[in-house]
Amino acid sequence: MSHTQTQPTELVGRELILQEAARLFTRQGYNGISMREIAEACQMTKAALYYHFTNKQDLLREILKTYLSSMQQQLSLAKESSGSVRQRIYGVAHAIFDQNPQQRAVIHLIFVDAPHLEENLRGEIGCLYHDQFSGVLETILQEGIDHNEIVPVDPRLSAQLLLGMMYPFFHPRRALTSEETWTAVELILKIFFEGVEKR
Amino acid sequence: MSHTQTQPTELVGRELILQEAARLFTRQGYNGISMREIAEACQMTKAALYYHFTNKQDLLREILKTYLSSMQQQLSLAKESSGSVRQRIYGVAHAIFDQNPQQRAVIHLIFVDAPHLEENLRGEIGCLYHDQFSGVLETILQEGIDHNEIVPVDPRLSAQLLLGMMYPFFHPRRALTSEETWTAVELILKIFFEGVEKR
DNA sequence: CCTACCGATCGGTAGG
DNA sequence: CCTACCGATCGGTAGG
Repeated sequence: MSHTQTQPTELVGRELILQEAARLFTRQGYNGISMREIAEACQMTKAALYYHFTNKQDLLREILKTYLSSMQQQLSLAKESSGSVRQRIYGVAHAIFDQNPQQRAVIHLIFVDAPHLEENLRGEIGCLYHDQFSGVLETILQEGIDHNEIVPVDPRLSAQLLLGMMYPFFHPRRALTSEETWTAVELILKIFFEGVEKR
Repeated sequence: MSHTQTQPTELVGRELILQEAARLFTRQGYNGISMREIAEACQMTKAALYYHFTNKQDLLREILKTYLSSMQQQLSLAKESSGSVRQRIYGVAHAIFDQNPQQRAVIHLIFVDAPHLEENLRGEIGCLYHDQFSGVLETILQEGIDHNEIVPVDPRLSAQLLLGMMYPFFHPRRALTSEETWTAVELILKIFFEGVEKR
């Protein structure tokens, strides 16, 4: 019997390291996890980690780049879809929150740990984050302004605020049910588009 | 000539440690800063730190407790003031953003570093944060619902979302001007109360 | 508050 | 020459 379909738990080598390191970094922070702990989680030696990755920062970089690259594909689908701005932003929310919480938590790493990295890597991640993630949101919002669907706000700033409301739900610590998560997402989009004030 | 008014740069002992540790923790993260680095910033030995604080976690705890205690006083003034919900929430925003960026950054520590602390301390900080900070916002929002000023939303969740929008502006890295900060705060409150959708 | 240290662990690398 | 690691240890630093 041959298993042609690899289960997530059956990952080996480089892919296993990326998965386990992402899991540990999101739980304890980049500086709160040692290469030894990552190696133990992978049931490898520390040296095996350094065979696959130059150093600890390189490991984090690859986690973030891999994630952002896959997110861009999902987000682009939402961006190119037909429908109102609100519907397309809803598509973006689906691209983010249909992922399992562990994948989604990688965004949290970008918010929390990237700022503490050395200048070069921080800049590199910042560019990727904008090009492949927040920039997609900004483009949709700009189109909404151009088509007179939303009021003329700064797209960059308002994209940042929209993502800011989602930020707490990127962290996997307080494991919410799917229902709780979507209740929150619905309220986020309601507030972003309508606000809470009685009219 | 006697200087009865102490400048912030003239702090000594415990107060100096609290200030320098807060500054370093907010820049590099709790796990990214060593006790040795804090000692050097204070021009003390490491042992002097352990004279004033039990250990590294205790030092962080005292930073957060001191901050939350002073914030509660400010926030309570906003809560008890007369005016609409929107005006009182505006007062809360003033209490937060009239502080200098370094003080404000302590909230960032609560968001980013408290989750990685051990269970006991995390719970203690979480309770203080809710009692003295987010809970004040929730109360104001609940009153707004009771007085039919805003639509019936979950006060806890919506307070979290409002603070989520402010979150990026708690971090002192990208030092914004006061004007940029208030442009952002105005947009945050506009979105929270009115949304961005054309009507 | 300092000098003088500790057990252990850090990120990273050697030859095979 | 390669990929995919191993056991052991490097020079320094962590919190206490």
